[in-house]
Amino acid sequence: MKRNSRLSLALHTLSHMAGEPDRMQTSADIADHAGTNPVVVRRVLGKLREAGLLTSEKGHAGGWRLARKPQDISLADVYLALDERLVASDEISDAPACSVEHALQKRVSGVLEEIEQSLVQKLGETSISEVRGA
Amino acid sequence: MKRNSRLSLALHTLSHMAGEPDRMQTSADIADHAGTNPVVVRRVLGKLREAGLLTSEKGHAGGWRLARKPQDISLADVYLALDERLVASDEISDAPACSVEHALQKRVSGVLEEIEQSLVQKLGETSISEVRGA
DNA sequence: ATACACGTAACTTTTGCAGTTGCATTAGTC
DNA sequence: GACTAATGCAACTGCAAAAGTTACGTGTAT
Ligand code: FES
Ligand code: FES
Repeated sequence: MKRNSRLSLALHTLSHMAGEPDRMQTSADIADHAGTNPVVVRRVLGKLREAGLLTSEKGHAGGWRLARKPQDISLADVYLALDERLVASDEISDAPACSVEHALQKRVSGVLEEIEQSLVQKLGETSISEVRGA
Repeated sequence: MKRNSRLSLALHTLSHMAGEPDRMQTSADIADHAGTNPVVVRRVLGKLREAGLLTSEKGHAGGWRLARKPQDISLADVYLALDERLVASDEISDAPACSVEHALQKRVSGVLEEIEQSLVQKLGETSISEVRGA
């Protein structure tokens, strides 16, 4: 796979599921279709389950299914579920050292934080069902 | 060093220089202060020189100096000089494959591109001299 | 001539992440 | 109850990008 792999995988898979919401899919199916490994799929989809976007069932005839209607799942939901933080720098626990350095970090972090918010908002404007057609 | 190291290093160094714009600093001085290696410093500052933010001089008594007044160097200038692209996904040359996948990529890339623009704009609102005091 | 500093290429080390393997657990099917 | 098929999870391997390092050539002031 490549860059932004987790988000890509998640969105791709959800798009599929949005097509046939009632079909149960196994991680092996998904991995095969996405050209990756079942365990990787479970890792990523596991996060989506924690966020309440998917449900999984163990055992024979188990697998994965959407937990909500496709139109009720936004791109922001997916993004946040993966806690990727494409933008924000994750709280560098660096020695505060000098005040100049500190002010600088704070300023940049502030801007990044605003941008992150703005990104989430924009992503929230599209649901995974909308993307299929567009 | 840590994450976002190039940008951090660049901003930190420029902040210093904004304090005493006329003092010539060697890459060894800077590396020492920033806790890194002279070659790394030259690599990063080299990009800033290409962008016209700094000048360097070889030989005895050589080193680095600001090419403009501190108040004429914005955070965006630094960010762009390093062509880091914190946000935008660099044109994945993936097999277009299915139309759903393609539409998805396009949608996400579009949002990311907007966000990137917005980031640059926000960074453009602050100069490196402003940060020192704030 | 010498010492000092940049410029650059090549190499090594570190690090994060995808990929893999293995096994315990759970749930249908016979 | 035995068997099969699926998730859940932990540990390990492999790889690629970035930092760090070493080495050497070039230019410049003394
Ligand atoms: S550590 Fe304070 S400015 Fe460099
Ligand atoms: S490749 Fe999966 S949706 Fe087209």
